[in-house]
Amino acid sequence: MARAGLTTERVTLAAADLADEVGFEGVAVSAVARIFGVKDASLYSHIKGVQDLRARVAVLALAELADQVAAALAGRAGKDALVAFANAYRAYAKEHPGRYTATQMQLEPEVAAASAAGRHAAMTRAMLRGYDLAEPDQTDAVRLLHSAFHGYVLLERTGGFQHTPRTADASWARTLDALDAVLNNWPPV
Amino acid sequence: MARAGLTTERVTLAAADLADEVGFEGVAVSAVARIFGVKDASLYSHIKGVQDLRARVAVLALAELADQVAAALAGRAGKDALVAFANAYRAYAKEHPGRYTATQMQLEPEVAAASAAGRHAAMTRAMLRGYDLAEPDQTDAVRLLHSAFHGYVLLERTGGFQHTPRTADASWARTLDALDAVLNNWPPV
DNA sequence: TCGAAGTGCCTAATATAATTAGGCAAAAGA
DNA sequence: TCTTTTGCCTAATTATATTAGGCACTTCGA
Repeated sequence: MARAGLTTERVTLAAADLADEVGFEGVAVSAVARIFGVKDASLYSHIKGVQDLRARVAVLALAELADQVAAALAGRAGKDALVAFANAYRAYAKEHPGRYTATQMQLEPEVAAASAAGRHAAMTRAMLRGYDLAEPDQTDAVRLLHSAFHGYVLLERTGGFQHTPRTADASWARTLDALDAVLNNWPPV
Repeated sequence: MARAGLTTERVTLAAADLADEVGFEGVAVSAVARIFGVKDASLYSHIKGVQDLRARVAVLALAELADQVAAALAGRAGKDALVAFANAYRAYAKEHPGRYTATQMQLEPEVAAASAAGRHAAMTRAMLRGYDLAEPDQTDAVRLLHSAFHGYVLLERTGGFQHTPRTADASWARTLDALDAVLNNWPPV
């Protein structure tokens, strides 16, 4: 029999693609094994189990997302950077729904620390350099931005914005205007 | 044999409590059956299946959340109302992690329409009356607020805020200050 | 080039979960 | 009391996760 050529990376990648196709809940050991034309048990030499497989997809997605955002951010500053960051973030979530869902996983502390999660915060801070914010306001602003982006993307997906004629794109643009405005005019304590 | 006295409501409530205890993924027909000391198959007279059970938990949670927020909002206006709304929202998410997760479910259109999801938007609009926003800015503001609250609560839960000494509570308070500021100073087109 | 070691995928077995079909007994109504 | 309905059960099927142990292919040293 020809070997399937399984690797932890290849398995993870297949799982990530599967997640984007059928949703993150659909990421099962058996489903991935089916893709490779291999028995379920064969995957256990490469991954510890479903939880491990899913966590790997999460780590992959976090890294990809950080890459996309970093690329979009290159050479921009101020509102330009804010918009680029936000659009790259939202675009990734739309193109890779399953992967994006994976990023919501509760990762083990060590795994999370080793992941690209830290890069997000660093990039957001870099982006904020165009605004005049000292600590701890900067940290608070990072959290507000991240929350707004994350929340928007999720609500848009679950259809929370469908009961009004206003398009999600239009509100998104204005939301970025609003966030830019607060960053330029951060309330004093 | 004494009957367990199963009811769709009782089953849903048990599932909701279970969700808060072990997480929404842990809501299984078998687990709920175990709670009632009943066979799995017995639950199928009351619910259509796991998906149906989970959707019911989602609808319950949406209603409870709307109630909590409505109560907190009563008699308040302006920033006072904003803070009350936000705190009630976040408190519910913290006290009922499983139920809150359930609210993220993709509900069938008809179910979603019949649920309390609409009440949220209505309440948010009511809260915004203290600010001077015309359409479509009002809709955009509702979306920003909802996104920020939802995103904040989720990121806080997955531990996204743990890499900095700044507490989640402190940033939350400042985030509300910032949101109040934008609402008072919504950027012109 | 041959043989030892390691690796890759398989078979087999077990446990948990979801779901359907059909049955018996308890509760409710005439 | 008799009948109907309803509630929970048994039994069977299917899918998934996971572990243990085996055989064959690959690779690498001698």
